[in-house]
Amino acid sequence: MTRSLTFVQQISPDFLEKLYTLATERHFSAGAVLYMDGDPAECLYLISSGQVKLTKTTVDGKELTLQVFGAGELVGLAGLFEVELVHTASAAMLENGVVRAIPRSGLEQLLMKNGEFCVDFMRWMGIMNRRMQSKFRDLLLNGKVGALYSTLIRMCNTYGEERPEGIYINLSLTNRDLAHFIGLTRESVNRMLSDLKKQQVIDLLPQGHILIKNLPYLKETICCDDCPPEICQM
Amino acid sequence: MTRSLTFVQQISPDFLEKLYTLATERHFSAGAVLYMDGDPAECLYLISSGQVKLTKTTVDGKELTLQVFGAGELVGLAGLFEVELVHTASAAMLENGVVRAIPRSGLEQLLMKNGEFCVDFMRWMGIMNRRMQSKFRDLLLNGKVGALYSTLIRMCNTYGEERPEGIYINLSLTNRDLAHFIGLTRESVNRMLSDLKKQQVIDLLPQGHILIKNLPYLKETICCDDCPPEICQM
DNA sequence: CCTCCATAGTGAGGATTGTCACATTTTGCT
DNA sequence: AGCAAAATGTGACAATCCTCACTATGGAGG
Repeated sequence: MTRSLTFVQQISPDFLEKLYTLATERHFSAGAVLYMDGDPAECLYLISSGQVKLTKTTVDGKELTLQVFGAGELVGLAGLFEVELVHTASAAMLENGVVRAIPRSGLEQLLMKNGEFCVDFMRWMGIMNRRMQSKFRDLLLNGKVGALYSTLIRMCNTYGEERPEGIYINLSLTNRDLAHFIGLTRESVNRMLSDLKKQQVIDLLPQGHILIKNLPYLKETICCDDCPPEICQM
Repeated sequence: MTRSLTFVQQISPDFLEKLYTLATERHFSAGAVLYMDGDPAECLYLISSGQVKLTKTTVDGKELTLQVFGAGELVGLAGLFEVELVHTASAAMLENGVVRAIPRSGLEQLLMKNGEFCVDFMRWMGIMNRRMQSKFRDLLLNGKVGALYSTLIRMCNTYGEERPEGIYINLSLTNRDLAHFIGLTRESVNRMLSDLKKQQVIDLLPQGHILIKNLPYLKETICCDDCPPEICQM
């Protein structure tokens, strides 16, 4: 839908080229873990193909999915220019894919030597930050139903494909997966999705794909104030 | 308690000095609005004295408090190096105070001309981002009680003062204020605080000040995994 | 000192969401 | 195609949290 630019689309080709020279290409199979919460943050990962899920878990096993990144996105930037930096989330492949691993130290040197590259990087960090703030509000302030609706709206923008029947969310999601985006139970998600299906707002396609048939309905019920499209993303 | 460094403490004196030359000092009285959600993001504000509350509201009036910033903190960085950038939250003074307004364009030029300053800035942005991610998980995954406990723990680190009787949270908060940090109702906060007081975990002092007498209790009940102190902040 | 007003405190009842249990359907694999 | 595993769908009940209504308390100001 209003898909925003990926990381590689937002930075200059020059910078990208330099990044590639630092990178080593690595192949991962579905389920493989790029890093775990608490691991030293030595590498960043630029996704060439496949999808990467970023999660935070509590000690008692509850999981929160922060993001699912696709090709062209950068994953694993815990921070920059800090000593003894560790990851504060875990990242795993959702499907077989190829990523370029970039050592953080290399990126830092690149940024220090080429001040002009910092511009792109800081712009990108700012966007990510605003996205999270806006997600924050939506997930906390509109109750769980609002949280789900908001998530569906964002998914339209991030993973959506315009189709004659509606907006197809190009992400294979079980009810449980969706629940983890919001902090809901699988059963609650199931009931809410069933209701939406009954009301013809969405359609549930095989393989866990969702088709949004009535996006305005979702936006109206949560009083979506049409925030800028690069912000209203997963 | 484990208070982390403020923005001005994290950046080099050189950078700070240059920032000051760009800034114009402005006095605000309690309640004054620095900017509103949707306003063009032309200025950043470096707090000299007083406290600034950063909020996001929904169209139907519900409010979420993102942060309360004190002296030495930087407020209003919506993003950098973007055109037609607008604020995505509102900022208002909680008490009379002095801030230095820095034009965003000036900061951007400063960063472009002095690449070495970007390092400090990006480090700071990374820390802010990790903080929000961790808050995100705590507020969504542990239920509302866990959200409150987590908020109290973070407040100990950010606004806390060690005292013989416990940790004094140096922030004047009504029940409603506290509720807005979490997405709760005033009544629920009231009941939860009353319970904690009955259990001798906290003490409620006049003027909306809270004294934490049993921090380990709060940490244990939400299975706090002792994340790095610069992250476990408001 | 008294009044007013904002805040705190509390009960009752309803709405929402979670938990558990189980039947049904879909999916992945050989 | 057939089987096992995973995911979905659903009901009953419990727990949580919100809403509304009201009283009590504590400062600020006349």
